[in-house]
Amino acid sequence: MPDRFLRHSIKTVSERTGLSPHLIRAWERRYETILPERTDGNQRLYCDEDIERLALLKRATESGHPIRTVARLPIEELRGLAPQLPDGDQSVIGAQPLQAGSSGPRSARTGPELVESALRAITSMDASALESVLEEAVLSLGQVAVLSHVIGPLVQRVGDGWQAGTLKVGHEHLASAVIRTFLANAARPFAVHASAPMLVATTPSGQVHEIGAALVSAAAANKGWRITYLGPSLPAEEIASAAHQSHARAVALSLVHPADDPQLPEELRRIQRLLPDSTTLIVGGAAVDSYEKTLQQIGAKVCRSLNDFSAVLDGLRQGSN
Amino acid sequence: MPDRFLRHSIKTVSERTGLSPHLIRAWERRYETILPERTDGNQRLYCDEDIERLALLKRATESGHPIRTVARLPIEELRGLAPQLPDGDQSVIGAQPLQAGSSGPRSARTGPELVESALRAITSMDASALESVLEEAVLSLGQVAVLSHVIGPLVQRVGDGWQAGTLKVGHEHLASAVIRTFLANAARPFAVHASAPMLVATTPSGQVHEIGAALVSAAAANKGWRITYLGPSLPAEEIASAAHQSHARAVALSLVHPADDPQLPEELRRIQRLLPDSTTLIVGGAAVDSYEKTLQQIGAKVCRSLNDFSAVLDGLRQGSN
DNA sequence: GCCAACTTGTCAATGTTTTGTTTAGGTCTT
DNA sequence: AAGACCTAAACAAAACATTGACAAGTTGGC
Repeated sequence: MPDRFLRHSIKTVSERTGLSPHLIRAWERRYETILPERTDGNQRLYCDEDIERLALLKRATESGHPIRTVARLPIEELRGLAPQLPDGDQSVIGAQPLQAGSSGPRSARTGPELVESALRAITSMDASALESVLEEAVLSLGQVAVLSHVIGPLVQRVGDGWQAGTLKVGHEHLASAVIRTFLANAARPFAVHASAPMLVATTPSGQVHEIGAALVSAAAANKGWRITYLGPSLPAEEIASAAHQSHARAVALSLVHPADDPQLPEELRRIQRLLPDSTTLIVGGAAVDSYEKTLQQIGAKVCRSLNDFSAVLDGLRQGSN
Repeated sequence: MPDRFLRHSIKTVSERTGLSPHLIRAWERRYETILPERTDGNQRLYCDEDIERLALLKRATESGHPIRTVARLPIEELRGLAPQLPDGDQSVIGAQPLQAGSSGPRSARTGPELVESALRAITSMDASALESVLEEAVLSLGQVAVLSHVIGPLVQRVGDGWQAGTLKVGHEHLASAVIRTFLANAARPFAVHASAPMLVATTPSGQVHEIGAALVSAAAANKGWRITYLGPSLPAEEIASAAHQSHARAVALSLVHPADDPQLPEELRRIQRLLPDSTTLIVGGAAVDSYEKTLQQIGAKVCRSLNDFSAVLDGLRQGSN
């Protein structure tokens, strides 16, 4: 839960952002990056927004922007900057040792390591450990890379483990609940312009797995879209009606399981038919190949990776902005 | 149940919280953390809430918050103090001010007013407006009261509207997604003692509505329980296995719909049979009356309100703490 | 190519603030 | 009268703040 009243010491900020206290102070001194409140005794007190700002600045500098050019940007612009991250090597750069202090032994871990940690948390039914891993992953890799390098593979592994019987249904449910909440938080729109394009994310009737739709929501939100997230298994009429009501520029569907639903092709056709012409239908997920012919017929944009999806979003945005 | 009238000496408080008497006095002197009553002879007398407050403060400082930043927070804030996601929290802050519309000194609204606002947000398919209303509700009523005065009635109204046809499935899905995330965040405990009792929350096979279980999770988390939240529709074996693995002191089930599942009584019996003796089965939700006989037979604790539920938790906690 | 000027992360020196603990001497309860 | 409690003052360790400096890297002009 957010807290408008709570203030943090510079140490906390350092741990949360991965920036050394020295550096935080240097940025303040040289660029007035942020001017935190002070205690009576002149010690700095940061609010939650300050922490986000510093985290964004860290990512911006890691992706090549010199600090002086971004230090004074308003927070919205910084958030817009973040998606431009090349999601290759921040992990290496992020591995800056913090001060020798005992509290921050965080040497940044790579995607696969984080996925393994997450799986261990899941098998031991430890929800808060799983949350911690995901949180760590955001700090290490950045908001965007986490989606494709940790969440994506993790969902895949959990699904595999479930089908192979190495994970029980309970483990899968626990993981789903935590990941879903994580993604929902990541997808929360930050003060966007009312002019930002709207994406409706859901899955069609019969498709019960919602994580794909949630993942896509988070990715789109990070690219500056507004999101209407509707959860899983919605009939064609409902999807179309929601798209109308929210003036959606695009509808994103996730198809995962089952991959052989005889009803689904007709349902997809109906969705496309009911959708306004100005609304683009985007479809992704592990099962898209099974319905490829239908998708081609109705002219839906098919995505086979989050990168595909990002590209499609960019295209739509350019198309009419 | 904590006794409203009993008063405790500083020594008792010290033993219960693990804080030294000296430190308790130092906090009082420096920050007016709490100002206990006094005897005629000027010795301190603490009530149960003071003890909870001090325990929460201890946890907060242990998890890294300097005492000066948390000492004056109201108790709801302290209970709601969660390890904040590096991204989720600030976005709420960013989204908060714009929705509130009138910029004037917002006078706190009552539960029913907030419910109506929330319903308007839902019918207009505006997820972020709904989030704002819930956020406002927390500030107006406090973390705990929100659950019974806003979320509960709201869920009821949405369910009614859905059955009456005034709300479409899409509206219901949207509301569920937002409320579920809100509750999941509310249920995030912070730096919990490993000794805190564990609650497993879920719904049995066939029961597809998970909001009740999420609601219960949030309520229990606010009373200091650790939570393992497993989402909806879990088979008896899985529930029992999760209870075992997490050493749960209680399992909470929510029954809402359907209210006439012929399989469910047997499923409930199996759950009770497979559960460790040390684990209590608690059942609540709109459909408990339909399964009352079975529930009575197996000796489950039946709750018809959140208050009931809180009382049951308190009883369990005392039982072995 | 090369040098000067600038950028940027890190450190060291030195003093202050915060915070949990301790000491000292008096008061209250039983 | 013993044990628990009170206030006030003092301590010491950890955490912070400020200033000034340095080294590695980059930029720009010649």
